Amino acid sequence: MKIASWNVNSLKVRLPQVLQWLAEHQPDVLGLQELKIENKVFPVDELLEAGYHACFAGQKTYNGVAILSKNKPTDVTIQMANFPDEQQRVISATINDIRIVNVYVPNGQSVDSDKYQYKLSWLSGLRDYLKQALADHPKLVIMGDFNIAPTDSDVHDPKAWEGNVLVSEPERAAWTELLALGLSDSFRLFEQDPKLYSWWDYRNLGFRRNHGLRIDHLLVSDALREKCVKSYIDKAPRKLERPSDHAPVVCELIG
DNA sequence: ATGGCTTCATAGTGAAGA
Repeated sequence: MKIASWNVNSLKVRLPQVLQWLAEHQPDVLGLQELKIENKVFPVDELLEAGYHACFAGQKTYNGVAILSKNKPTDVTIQMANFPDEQQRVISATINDIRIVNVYVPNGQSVDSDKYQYKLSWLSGLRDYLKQALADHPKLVIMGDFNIAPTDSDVHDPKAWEGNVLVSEPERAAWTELLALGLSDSFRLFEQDPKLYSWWDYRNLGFRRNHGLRIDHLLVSDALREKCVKSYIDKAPRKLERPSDHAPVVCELIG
């Protein structure tokens, strides 16, 4: 089972690339973040044509998440019941007997902003949400744009980023709390080359210089850890004309 | 190097992303 996550930074703009990627890689599940579209214009028909069901929680201008899957999703829920939020950042569904949680964690803007406090509260809500979800569904994958680079090896220039939003100690502590629920960063279950990232700034030749961060993740529950056989980042779409600033991240499960 | 790009928004002197 191939499971992937991709922050597309506008599904309206990126739909052709998403369809192309689905055709090439044939994932069983693809979680999308930053749709930036309302539900009424979600491209249901184009995706069905491509062989994918979709469940989604969009909104105007910002945010928005979706789960695409070859098999029909069941028990779809949007939002976190324990954390009321006007922003559409969470969607969960069961596919092939695995609970999929897809999130777009708040960016936080800067450590001294209100948005940073919202991010930390949100992550606390996510921890509680996942604790319950894991109790209900031992076989669980949580994926998405976490907007956290877990360690300095996930940062192109740790010195320059030190203390900054996306790498700050409280954010990393929140990340560690998520793992403590019984989740593993699938990427780090395997030997990986150094300097692999999932996001690069549009500005200042960020991608060409590999000035990136690894902030998009797929976490597998303890019950699935032994079944995870591969985890990687596909940089190819980042090289296309008019790319998202994020690359898709992928993990593969057997059985 | 506090900008550099891209998106959606509106028509800003923009806001937000990461």
